[in-house]
Amino acid sequence: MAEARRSWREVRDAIRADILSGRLSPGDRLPRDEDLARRLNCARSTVQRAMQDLSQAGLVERRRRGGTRVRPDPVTRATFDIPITRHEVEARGARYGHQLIRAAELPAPPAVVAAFDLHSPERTLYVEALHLADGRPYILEERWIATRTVPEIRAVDLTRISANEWLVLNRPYSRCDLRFYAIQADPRVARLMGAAPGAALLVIERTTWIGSEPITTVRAITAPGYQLQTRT
Amino acid sequence: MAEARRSWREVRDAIRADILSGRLSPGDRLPRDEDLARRLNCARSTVQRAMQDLSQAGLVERRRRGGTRVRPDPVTRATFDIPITRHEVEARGARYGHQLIRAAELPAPPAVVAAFDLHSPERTLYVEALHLADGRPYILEERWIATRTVPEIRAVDLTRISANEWLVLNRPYSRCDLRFYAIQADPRVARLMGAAPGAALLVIERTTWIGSEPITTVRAITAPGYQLQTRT
DNA sequence: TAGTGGTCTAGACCACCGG
DNA sequence: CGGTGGTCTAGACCACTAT
Repeated sequence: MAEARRSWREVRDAIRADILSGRLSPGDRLPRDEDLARRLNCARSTVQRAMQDLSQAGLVERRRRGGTRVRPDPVTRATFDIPITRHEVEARGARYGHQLIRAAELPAPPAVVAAFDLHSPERTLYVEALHLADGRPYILEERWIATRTVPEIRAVDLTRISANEWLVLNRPYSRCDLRFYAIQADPRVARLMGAAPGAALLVIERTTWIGSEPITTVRAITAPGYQLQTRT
Repeated sequence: MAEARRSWREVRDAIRADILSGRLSPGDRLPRDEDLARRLNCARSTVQRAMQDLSQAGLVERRRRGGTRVRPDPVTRATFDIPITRHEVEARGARYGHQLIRAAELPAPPAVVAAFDLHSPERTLYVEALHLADGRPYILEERWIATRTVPEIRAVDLTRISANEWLVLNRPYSRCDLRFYAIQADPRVARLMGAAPGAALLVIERTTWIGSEPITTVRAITAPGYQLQTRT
């Protein structure tokens, strides 16, 4: 009786099922790809493809010579897409708008120098802007742009296009660090966001580089009730 | 003059550079894999491997018959690992501890029924627990566990092992939804967390399923100053 | 240094979907 | 329907690292 050939998804699901069911425990070693391939009646590259998926999902760890093991410290791995704010607002069916609050060339404050992984200060364009959804505050962003890396930004009319959109469309990055945390609205932020003073607001901080050159770091303060969700 | 063979990373980087530099714009169509392979002097499967990477990163979209296009709505894609809380605390060099505050079998409240995508109510074990780092509050979790899916949980001594750790180690999931948002500490939470009333706290909500069966939904309220960062 | 996973190839066939 | 990406194979060689 010949067994059916397996697709890489079937192979992945079979191995995943072994892990999910507890037949394999964290730290356990799996058979070599070649043995799995023979046992499952497929090519080794099919096993390899399945393992690539499991490895990226954080379920297994693979090492040359060391073999494949069930990841000993299971983690929940989540992926988020953060779109251009205008797209995000429009995807909600709302009308997008934005206001430039301030734009000024300033030396980078110490926190920004640190975010950029620099030692010496850096010339930056500081931009403060408010994104609106149906006329209501949606995100308040405080942004520092490294003018040495992005000199053209000085010629951009930031009342017409947000720095967020211009940068994403014109200055792709090779590295991006993100962090999320919560702050209380101080009186000024509360006024700008139309929130109660002291309201809890989710902050999304993002710093981008191209190669080793810093592009921008931004502190996006979201409106009350804002939620970030994994993409479905 | 023979050109060097390209590895899939080189192919990926070459295409990415075309996108990052603006030589290719959002929406633009790329040559077919076969043409790229000939042009770059590699096998089609090498181009395929490179495209797989670019596609997962959200840089390009690929469709059979439709070809490969630069993604028209660029997004920032971020991946987070959320470890078992004990591991997270210990990785910071702190001593881990936890306190079981409450455990009770309750019918699922409407919000939980909704989170589980159910229509009928569900028997749940409600667990409230505090994770500690060096004796200080770190995360307060409010958790509902679907006892129909995980009946064994009733026999677990939740003062010895946290429900968080027991579930992650014993009940792997096939689907996980996450959301992040900010709340203000109400008086009770403030007291438990040792925070000022009204303090802004980051909340991580997580719901997991195995197949279509709900496992657990948890509201993890983090201590003041907690930050979530992309893995490096 | 030997054993394991990682990559690459050439070729074949399949699955999807746009015109 | 035809053109594109997706998958699978068998085999070769390479790169890393546990022992």
